[in-house]
Amino acid sequence: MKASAVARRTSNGTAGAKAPAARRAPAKPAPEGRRERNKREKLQRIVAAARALFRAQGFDKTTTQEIAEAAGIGSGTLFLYAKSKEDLLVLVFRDEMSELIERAFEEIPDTLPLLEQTTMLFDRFIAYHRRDFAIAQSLLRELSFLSNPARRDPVNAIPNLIANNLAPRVAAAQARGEIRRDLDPSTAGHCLFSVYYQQLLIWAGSYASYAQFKRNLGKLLEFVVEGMRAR
Amino acid sequence: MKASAVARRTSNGTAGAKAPAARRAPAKPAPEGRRERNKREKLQRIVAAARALFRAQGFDKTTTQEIAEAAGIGSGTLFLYAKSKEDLLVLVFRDEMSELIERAFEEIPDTLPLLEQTTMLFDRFIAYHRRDFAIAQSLLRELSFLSNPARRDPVNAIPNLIANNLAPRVAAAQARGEIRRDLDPSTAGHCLFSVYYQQLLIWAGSYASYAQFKRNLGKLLEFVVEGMRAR
DNA sequence: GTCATAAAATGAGTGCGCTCAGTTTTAAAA
DNA sequence: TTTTAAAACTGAGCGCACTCATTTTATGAC
Repeated sequence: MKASAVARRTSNGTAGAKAPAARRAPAKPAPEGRRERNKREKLQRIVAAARALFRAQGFDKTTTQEIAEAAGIGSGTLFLYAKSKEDLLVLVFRDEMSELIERAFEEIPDTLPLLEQTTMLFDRFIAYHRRDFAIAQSLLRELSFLSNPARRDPVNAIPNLIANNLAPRVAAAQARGEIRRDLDPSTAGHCLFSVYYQQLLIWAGSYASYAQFKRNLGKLLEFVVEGMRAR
Repeated sequence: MKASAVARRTSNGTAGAKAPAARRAPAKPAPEGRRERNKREKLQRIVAAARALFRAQGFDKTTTQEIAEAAGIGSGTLFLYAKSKEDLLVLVFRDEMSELIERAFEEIPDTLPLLEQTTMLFDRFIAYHRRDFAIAQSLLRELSFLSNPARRDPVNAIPNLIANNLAPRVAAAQARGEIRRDLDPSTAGHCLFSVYYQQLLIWAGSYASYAQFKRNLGKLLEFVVEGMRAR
């Protein structure tokens, strides 16, 4: 994660040249000293502890002290691994969600009609969030709007991951003549995602009924895809 | 606001009947005792103080103590008028935004092509947020996702206000044959708004460039309206 | 006016997220 | 091994949002 080998090109060019460095660490395959391992293990314990506590008693009611204690570290150490409590939440659930997204895209065949694909896809995400609604609320709050610029990259990754994975599906639908061809697939992907995400936010934020949410989303998607249809 | 007259039906039915009460307050047009006036004035001072401070030094850097002091009240009194600091933010800017929305809809003629109308509309909102970007960030965060159920009503009112005002514009466009008629105007309104709002969130949340944001939004809207076009 | 009661205001206190000056641990140099 | 330097860790302490037992103020009855 630290990108310890920034540039491994043979042409050792302009960058501040440390000639002897090249001799010192030439053939070390996987050093992983005590430092590295401790850090890795500590991070694992932190994530595990935070996940368990967030799941058990919710985000708000869990204190950072509790998490630190459960992970067996000092209360201040926690903030060396996550810049804030919210960061920790994202840290805990990002991998889980990325995996969910990737698996969903793998399992849904891109030969289905586009509307069916998107419906199946979003249904899976919704089911995931519904399994732990309280966490989903906290999580979506952080995912949808982060004040800290440092946090934006990993986080916007999730919306982008979905939207970008949608693009080739749109392209495929265009190729088989289902969708208008004068349409940028990436834009279309973002559009579909926007509609889903906005409804999701409304649902999670306003305690709207699940049935209503599904109905609204269904109508919106149907309409958008219909608008994209080749004629 | 307090709904002091819960049920004024002539049939004084099951509810705990207070017969003499009917005689006491029969013909009082606008009493407004000292209590009422004090409360009203205090609320005004709070809102004014909070607005000034938020504008001057931002949401995060303004403490509730400062606001209370500037409004000439005790620090605890503030929380009798707003349940939280975030609530206060919404309280301060909701009216301003509602007015902005209403004026925009008044001034944009509904005879223009739908795409032009929506573009003009969203441009105004964007200009408003851009005038005070830091406030917009805090505000959107609260508007887009509120954990407190008690807050949802006044807040969802803003997205709903926009989406609902869009619906008749869509209907008019249908009437003049610009937009497909097999399309629920309300759904279409929500769809247009979703696209705008999602892009706005991405912009405000991720510090994306303004130009990029405008371009993306423009493309998305163009595409969505094109999808709605009657053929 | 006095009294009784309910509404409103108050600010010291509480809890929690986060910081940072000081300490400990690891790794490399001598 | 000892020395040195840097990286990692720690927890007392700070600032701030929010609470609540107590006090102040307004209102109607007499």
